[in-house]
Amino acid sequence: MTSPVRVRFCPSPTGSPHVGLVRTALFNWAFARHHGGQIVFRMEDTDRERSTQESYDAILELWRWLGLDWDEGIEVGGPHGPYRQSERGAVYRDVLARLRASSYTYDCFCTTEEVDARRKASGSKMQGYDGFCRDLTDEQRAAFEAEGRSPVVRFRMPDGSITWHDLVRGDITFETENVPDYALSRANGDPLYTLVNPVDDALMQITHVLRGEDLLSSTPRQLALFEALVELGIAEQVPAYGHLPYVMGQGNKKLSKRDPEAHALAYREQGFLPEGLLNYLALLGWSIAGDRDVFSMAEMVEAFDIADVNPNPARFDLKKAEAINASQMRLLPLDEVTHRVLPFLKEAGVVGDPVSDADAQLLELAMPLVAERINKLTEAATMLDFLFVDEADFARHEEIDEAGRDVVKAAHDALSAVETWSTAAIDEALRAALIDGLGLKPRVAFGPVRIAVTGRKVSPPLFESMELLGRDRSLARLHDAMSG
RNA sequence: GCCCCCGUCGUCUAGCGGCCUAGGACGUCGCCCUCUCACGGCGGUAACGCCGGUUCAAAUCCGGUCGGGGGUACCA
Repeated sequence: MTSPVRVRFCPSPTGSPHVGLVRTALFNWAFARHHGGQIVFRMEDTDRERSTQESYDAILELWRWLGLDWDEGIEVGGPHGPYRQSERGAVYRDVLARLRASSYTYDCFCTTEEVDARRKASGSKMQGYDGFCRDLTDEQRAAFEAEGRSPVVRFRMPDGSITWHDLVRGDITFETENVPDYALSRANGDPLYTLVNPVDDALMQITHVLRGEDLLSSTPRQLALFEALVELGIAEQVPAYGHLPYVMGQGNKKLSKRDPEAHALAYREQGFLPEGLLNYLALLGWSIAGDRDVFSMAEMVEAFDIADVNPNPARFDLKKAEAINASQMRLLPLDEVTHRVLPFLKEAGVVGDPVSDADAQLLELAMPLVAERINKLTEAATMLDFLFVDEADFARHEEIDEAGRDVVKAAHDALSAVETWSTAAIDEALRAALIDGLGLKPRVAFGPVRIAVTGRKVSPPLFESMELLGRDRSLARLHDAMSG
């Protein structure tokens, strides 16, 4: 009988949330949901210097936007709280005391400088702690204490080797002689990540730890600690580990927080859909099938198998992310696209907030023209502003040359005679006057007209746009453009 | 230095011994559609790092090598 799956999100609220963090969360989420398991959300804010409320809030906002829900933890509570490590000091002190009373750890009085000096003197190639304080006598301890030194609590790595079956990489073995004893707490008593992360996983009964590749080499330490926690009755079981590949930026470097592409919330601002971002991120290390890369999260949950995750580092490709986002956009019903576009139109000042009834109606008519041709929600604003702008504020963003002005005049004259202002009638009148009458190529004919009416070279379909704009405004803009 | 991870088109990947003269997607190039853009359609480009071994048969298994990455903290 296997125990129910329990995974965790455990971000540190330092800085703007990174797409790699989101990818890790997504895989945890998909894994848990696939297995009908639970997700615990805990905030690892032990680093007082770097943790900020802004970052904390940004992470929660991001998770909600993406729809990565959780069952226990931050904001929802649960039986293993509190879920902010900054509020769990008593828990760590207690565990540390029990560890310290056992032989799994020892007090270490060395300073970093002393360890370095010894290594230099001995010519040793080992980089970590040298085990100097492993077997201190009571007298030696007393002597150090008499000097006013306070110890860090150091974990005593066992002899032999440590092997685990990594969920994404298979069996991995470390000889513990290559894994130096490590500190669990600072000399001032503050617990370190090396302690709090495994301890919380233990107390929160996490069964599967899916995390970044950067933590792979600390796994032997955590496994050894976990064995001790199990022995001491603090942990029930040792979780399974899986190490997810890096998300890289340009070149061969990990996508760093300094890269603009790294900031997950920036994608929302750019007009990405959560469906699009998630779908793209899922592709970084996983695929649903050999001939398919657009899918819903429900489909991902259904198909996700951690063993299928590719261990190779993946480069973040903005172009492909946008293409996937565009595909997801096309999957949405029109009124949903409208709904999602609206905040961006308000933000850009294209429509008011709240939207007037007239604008809402116009938008409903205009959206069919733009929904199919935008890849990101932000693009709707530049495509639609000509329709909503006050006439006095209408501006042409492109030049119309001399020849173009003649075309515009011909268009104006032809359109003035149109009886019913409809797309078909406009189409007919313009073609008769410009293509047949002036013998122009369509491209040459409609380009200047488009600029006159919409202000841009790129716009929704011209005739439909003019119908929506209305006869008076269309003719007025054409007239205005005739004189340059 | 030592330890660990990784190695298929430019990029993300499919492939888990024969279906591979290696498939899809993004990108890119050409063409078609076309009032712009976008969509859509068609076609092209382009990869198993290298060397050995196992096998009737290897992108797939093993070893080595080269290359890339990470770790080696009283950071997380």
